[in-house]
Amino acid sequence: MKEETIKKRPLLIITGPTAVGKTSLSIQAAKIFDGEIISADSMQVYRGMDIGSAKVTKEEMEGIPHHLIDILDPWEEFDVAAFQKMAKQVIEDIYSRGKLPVIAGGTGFYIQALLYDINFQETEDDGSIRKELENLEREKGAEYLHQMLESIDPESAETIHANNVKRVIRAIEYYRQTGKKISQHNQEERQKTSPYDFLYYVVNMDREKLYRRIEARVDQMMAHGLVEEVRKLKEMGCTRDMVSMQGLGYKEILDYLNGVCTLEEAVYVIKRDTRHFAKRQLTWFRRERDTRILNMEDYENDQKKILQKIKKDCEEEKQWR
RNA sequence: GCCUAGAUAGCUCAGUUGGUAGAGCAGAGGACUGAAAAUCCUCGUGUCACUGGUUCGAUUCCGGUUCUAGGCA
Repeated sequence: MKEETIKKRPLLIITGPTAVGKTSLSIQAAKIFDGEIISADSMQVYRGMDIGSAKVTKEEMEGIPHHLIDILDPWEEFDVAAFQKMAKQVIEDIYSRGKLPVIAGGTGFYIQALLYDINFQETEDDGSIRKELENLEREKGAEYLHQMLESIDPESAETIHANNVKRVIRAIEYYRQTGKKISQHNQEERQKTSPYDFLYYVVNMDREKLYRRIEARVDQMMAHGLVEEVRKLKEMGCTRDMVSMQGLGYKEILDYLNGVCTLEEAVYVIKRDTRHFAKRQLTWFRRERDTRILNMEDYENDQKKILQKIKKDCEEEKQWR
């Protein structure tokens, strides 16, 4: 019997730390490859959060279809599993149109979930377990929760630091919901190979330069009316505990509007925490398998040269067209 | 010009009853598999302003110099 080698389907990924210039690059790439963009961004999914999330504008899109942007209201919850589900549907649509899906965005976890088709089994999650564990933590402390984890899943307890309450809670929650250890689940998922024939690019640039760009961009956001944007969201009932309001630029301005700090302090914190965020993104992408790092300096800081490189890789290694 | 208080890590400061020093922030590295723009972990040698003196030994005490801030003229 002949082995039908399942032809994996093409996928182009363009990512990198915040403010490197992913947006524009991905649009140009989509034009070259006749693609459509799927945003892998945990904040741009929210309507009304435009300035602070540096959302692409209609003009910037240059006619390239963008997906998973402006699909939720800020009070709605969103997470990796939801992203993955939606993104998979969109990908199917794009293939059916004979086009190339281009994943663009800085949420590494989302990209990973999609790329390796990580299994998030459906659970009817009413959040009650989480709430219960959160209360328990408040009453008895992080160490207590960690002990609980130790007793059901020692491997996880070993890897997850007791102070990382969110992770500890998720590990316990997972065990309660599925009866399986999350450490084992992770182990299994890590073995997976991607169902896609992909090219995974991470754009990077000199750290100092990146930081300066971040700072300049925050100043620009302020000039473009970030405070007004957040004020509107606040009037609509958005509060700090919402997932959307944990976005950079939102929580800080909300603090300012609530009199917790001065505007100057808020701006300082946004810049600082955005730098920290960019650093964390880089750590993530460095660790990911099969990535191709593109340093802007190696391409004379020229977007066109980067595009040529991507095109060349594609022609030499892939038969996508 | 005089008086007072300072001068210690990139920044803000603590400290050493005289045995060459430590926090926060910044910065760097790492983790991450249903909150991920979230959450968490690790990493601190610097002529203790300069210069004399006392002392076995001074960043620490005393004198002088320079600079900074405040006050008085």
